[in-house]
Amino acid sequence: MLRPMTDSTDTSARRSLLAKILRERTIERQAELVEVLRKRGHRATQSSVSRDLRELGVAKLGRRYVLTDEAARSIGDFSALRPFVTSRVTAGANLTVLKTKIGTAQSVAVAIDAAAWPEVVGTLSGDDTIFIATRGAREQRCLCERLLAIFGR
Amino acid sequence: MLRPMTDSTDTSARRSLLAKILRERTIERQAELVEVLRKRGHRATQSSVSRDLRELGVAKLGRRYVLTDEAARSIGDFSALRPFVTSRVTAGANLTVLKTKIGTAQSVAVAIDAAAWPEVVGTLSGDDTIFIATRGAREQRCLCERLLAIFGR
DNA sequence: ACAGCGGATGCATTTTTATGCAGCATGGCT
DNA sequence: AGCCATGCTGCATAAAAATGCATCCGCTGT
Repeated sequence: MLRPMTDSTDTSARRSLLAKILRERTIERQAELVEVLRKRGHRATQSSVSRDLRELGVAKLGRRYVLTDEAARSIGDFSALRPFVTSRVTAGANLTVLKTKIGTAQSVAVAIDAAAWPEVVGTLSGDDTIFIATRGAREQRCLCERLLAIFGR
Repeated sequence: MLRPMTDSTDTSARRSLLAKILRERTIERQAELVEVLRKRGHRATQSSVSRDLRELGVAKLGRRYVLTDEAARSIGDFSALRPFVTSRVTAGANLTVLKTKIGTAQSVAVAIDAAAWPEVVGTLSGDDTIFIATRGAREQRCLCERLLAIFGR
């Protein structure tokens, strides 16, 4: 029980996404988050969001919600995301594709972006797929090593 | 920032006190602050406290209110310098003079410069005197309110 | 001296948040 | 399998925070 195995799949994904949203735009109330989450395929109520924010270490400063250092850190935490990634494939020397469980791609991508690895040029994610661009073979190798170490795939 | 022009004396004092309280103990709701303030001789309602907190840059993290780095800095740093300032006098609408204990003027001036208050055009300090230039009466008033709140003079 | 401004407040209320309370699903144990 | 403990939810509701409005005050400019 090293991990909250229960329904954590959706929970973790939602929280990661929540963090990302907070970095991207100004949010002034939990109801907004519920709305945004819904648009990105997550179903949640204000109740859950309220709990998530506390769990994430998000603070409300003035009118807006802001990520704290702790929260930012949790984004870069791959441990919770590990079970989401189901496979990794390379397509040429510039593209690496990660397959994830439905609806979790965004969350994983967020963490990868946050990590800001030098070999990664950019990422693009859908519902269950993440494209990771690298400059060349050398970089791709570097990336794959990391991914393997982190996700075991 | 703090442009209490009116009876700001009390306002600023209250806000400073508010910050102090937040540094000293854990506060979970505005009603508590109202209570504590009252005990220390300040009369205020939850409405005012709500506004004060926003103004001060205080955030609510989880259940408790916490001072932002900025908030803590703006008030904390001066506390140590407070005993150095012995008096304040204005000379026209553009010049405010602070008298300090011998040899401490520089220190105080540095702090004032660092604060980078918008109403301050510039400062010049000697051994026991600090000249603070302001653009006009309004700015000077703003400045004096700050000084009064911080140094009690 | 008077009219006008802008900041600051309190009050009454509206908005937002936080939570007590089941209800479920999952994992571990006996 | 039968049970219990744990974690996560939504709902309904309590609790807390934000705000519209009317008012006051002190300062400015005429």
